[in-house]
Amino acid sequence: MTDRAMQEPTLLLLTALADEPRHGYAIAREVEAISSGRVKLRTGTLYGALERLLQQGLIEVHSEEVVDSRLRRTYTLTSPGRTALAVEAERIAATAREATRRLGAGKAATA
Amino acid sequence: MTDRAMQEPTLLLLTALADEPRHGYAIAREVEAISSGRVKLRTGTLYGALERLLQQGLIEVHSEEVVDSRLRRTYTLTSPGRTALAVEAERIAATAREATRRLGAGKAATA
DNA sequence: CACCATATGTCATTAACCGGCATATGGCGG
DNA sequence: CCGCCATATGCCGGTTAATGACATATGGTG
Repeated sequence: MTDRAMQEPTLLLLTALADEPRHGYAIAREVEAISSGRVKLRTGTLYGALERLLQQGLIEVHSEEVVDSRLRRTYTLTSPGRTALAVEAERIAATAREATRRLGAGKAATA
Repeated sequence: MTDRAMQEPTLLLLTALADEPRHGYAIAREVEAISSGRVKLRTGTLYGALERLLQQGLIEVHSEEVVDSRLRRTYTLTSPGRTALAVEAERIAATAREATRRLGAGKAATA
């Protein structure tokens, strides 16, 4: 199945694109900022994920400009990508709520 | 690295153990219930994850009883397991909040 | 008597992430 | 002037977790 639950790096990548289009390297820095330095996207993960998300239609190339004779490809969320991120965010938020609830409601004072 | 972010099946498994000890099969049913039928833990995932979590010290064997000449091993969260689940829940909740915030704050009305 | 729920387990495959390497430019410090 | 770092994109081998299928065993139900 391809609808295996999204992992943190992918989720953060999409989140980094949620407010405005960004190019690969900028995404990596943004992800690091969002996660307070916790998650540093490796280039292998980054460009691999971009490739995958393009094929899944969750992101698309926003623009390609040449800066200092270097290509800079900018990506943006597609409509389905926006929806997918919203769904995924709600899904994990619900799981987090349930986990927190059970931790509080259960045999909390045991250990 | 072993501190790769927890995936959904693992997270749900720990959540299923958060309120009270359960044995493997009961965990699988509980996970399905928690996720509203969305996630059905395969036995490969289930027992593989239990093995891994035992080694990581996040869960431990609570009791081993023989019911109908069949072994029933019950697992429970350890103190570190409880902490890890709480940390992970807070972490993904924060990511979900940020994703939702950006989706709302960004170029929302574009597409 | 066959099938299903209960219950635990193994194993090959797949997919995502990791870590390292490669390549290229422009700026800054030694 | 030369090396290192930030910027920027990309490939590839290896690890790990989840998947799907198979195996085994019992008790209850149609």
